[in-house]
Amino acid sequence: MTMKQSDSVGDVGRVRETGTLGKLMALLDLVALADRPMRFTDILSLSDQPRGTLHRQLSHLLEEGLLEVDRDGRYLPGIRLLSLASRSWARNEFRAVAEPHLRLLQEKTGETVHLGVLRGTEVIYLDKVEGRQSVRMYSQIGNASPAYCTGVGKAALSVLDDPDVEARLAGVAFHPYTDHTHRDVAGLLTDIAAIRRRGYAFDREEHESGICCVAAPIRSEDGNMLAGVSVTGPAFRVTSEKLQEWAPLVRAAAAAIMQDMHNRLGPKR
Amino acid sequence: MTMKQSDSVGDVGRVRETGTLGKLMALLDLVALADRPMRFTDILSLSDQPRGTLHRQLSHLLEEGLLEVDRDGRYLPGIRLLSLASRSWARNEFRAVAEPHLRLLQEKTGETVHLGVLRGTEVIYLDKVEGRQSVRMYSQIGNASPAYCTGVGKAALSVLDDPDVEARLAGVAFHPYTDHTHRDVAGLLTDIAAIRRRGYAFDREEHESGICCVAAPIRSEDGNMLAGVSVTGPAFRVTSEKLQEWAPLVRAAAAAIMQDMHNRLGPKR
DNA sequence: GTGGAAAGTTCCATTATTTGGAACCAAATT
DNA sequence: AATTTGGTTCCAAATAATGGAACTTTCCAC
Repeated sequence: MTMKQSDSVGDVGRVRETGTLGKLMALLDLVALADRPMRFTDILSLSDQPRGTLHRQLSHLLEEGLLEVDRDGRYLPGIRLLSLASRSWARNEFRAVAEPHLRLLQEKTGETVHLGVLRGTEVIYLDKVEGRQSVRMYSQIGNASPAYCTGVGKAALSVLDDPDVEARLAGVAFHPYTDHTHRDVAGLLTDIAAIRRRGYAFDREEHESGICCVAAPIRSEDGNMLAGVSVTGPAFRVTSEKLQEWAPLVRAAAAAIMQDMHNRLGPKR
Repeated sequence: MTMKQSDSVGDVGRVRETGTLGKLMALLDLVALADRPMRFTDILSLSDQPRGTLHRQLSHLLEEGLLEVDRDGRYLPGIRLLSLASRSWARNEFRAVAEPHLRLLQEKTGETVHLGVLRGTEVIYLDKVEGRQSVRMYSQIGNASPAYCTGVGKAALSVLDDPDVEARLAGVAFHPYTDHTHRDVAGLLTDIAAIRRRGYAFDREEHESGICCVAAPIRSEDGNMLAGVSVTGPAFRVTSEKLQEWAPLVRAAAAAIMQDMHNRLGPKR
């Protein structure tokens, strides 16, 4: 409740003043988001901390179980994160409300359905419903992907107006995942204008080659949370026609989820 | 604040001195492990912090995304935990090595297979393989359950000797989940003695009525990590005979996982 | 509505914790 | 044996956390 509401005008550079915690979390991110386990020296070169300081910080994270070391002295994210997260997931009301709608959408389309929320410039996937559980289940949940090249992300961004989108994405590098990935904000904004008109977003192999999706935005009534639902599948199966055909279903699912949120949470006010 | 370092001769009670981080994590646990969202005052009465202090601590956790507040001012675990955890899970080598064996075991038995690691007095479930994905998938992963009343937990404990088990469980309350739940360490230890002889553990409705399982221990070569695999199902389907029949399969799976860990990680030494 | 209590937030001098340079230790390399 | 590299410990100085109290807002009873 410290938080002041969106008074978007100024407020450009975020101040991030969480003192000790902020530093430790930045370090945790550094280690957890790395592609592979890192040795002390690797971390030392990436974080610009003096050795003594870094060493103590790592020890604290270790002692709390947020990090672990393998026998080669490489640092890895710890399991305590898992158990904390499972609580976060289990108790997430939005996810619970959305779930039946995701299932329905999955049954109607036969393809994989995702629910994701926008956090800064990234989409965090909150849930996933697949038809046949061919391979890994959990994989995608909790995963963070860039907003500018995912259906859910672009749908969520489309709720904001252009200046807000620009402000939010300022400083984000547009990594060219595929040939179709937007290269800059300009391209993204024209795409988003179309998304606003239609009410749904397409991702035609922008994030991953061979993967397409159609997504619709969800916003909470207070406007604090932006999210999206999507139907995703391999390009050979999920043609442009299919995407078009599913678009209304995806919009309807998004609308139904919003409605349920309002009903469930609204009256309590 | 009391602040003595561990220079006491005995050094029995673990000292948990991670300074600022420790305090904040304790608070995060308090909120995340609660059954339901808590208001500021609820938390205030549970943590014995002064109001000003607590307020700032919560603000910091909020700002880092580790907590969130709903519009009623109630605190909930934040989604940032999810994204951190997904990395922790995806990069967990033990889980990756075990996975094919879990699948195999699932196919052979037709029931749900769990992989869990012992953390203190609790089992944290690292993975789960179900036959038909009837209901929720993710649910169990990351979940923490007491070691004394779960198959995986008892199997893992059976690797320790009695004094170690007693020391570890000292101060743990034996919550009577069902009529079959062990009431005290004594009962648990006789059970564990049998588990050691057999090489596998049973859980016959000790944690949850109507749920039975058979589990085998896994220990890493360095002995630092204790874990277990289990096959679980509803009592009406999973009879005592079935459990007996599956026991060797579960042991074999555990052995295979250990073997793979040694092969994969051993040589690097 | 009005008064009053409870809930939530901010302030700031005091106190505790973190910082970081440097010394130290241990293992691998020359 | 000498040197480099990787990791750990120490401690005075710098910084951040603390907590009592004052302050503001929200909620409730009347």
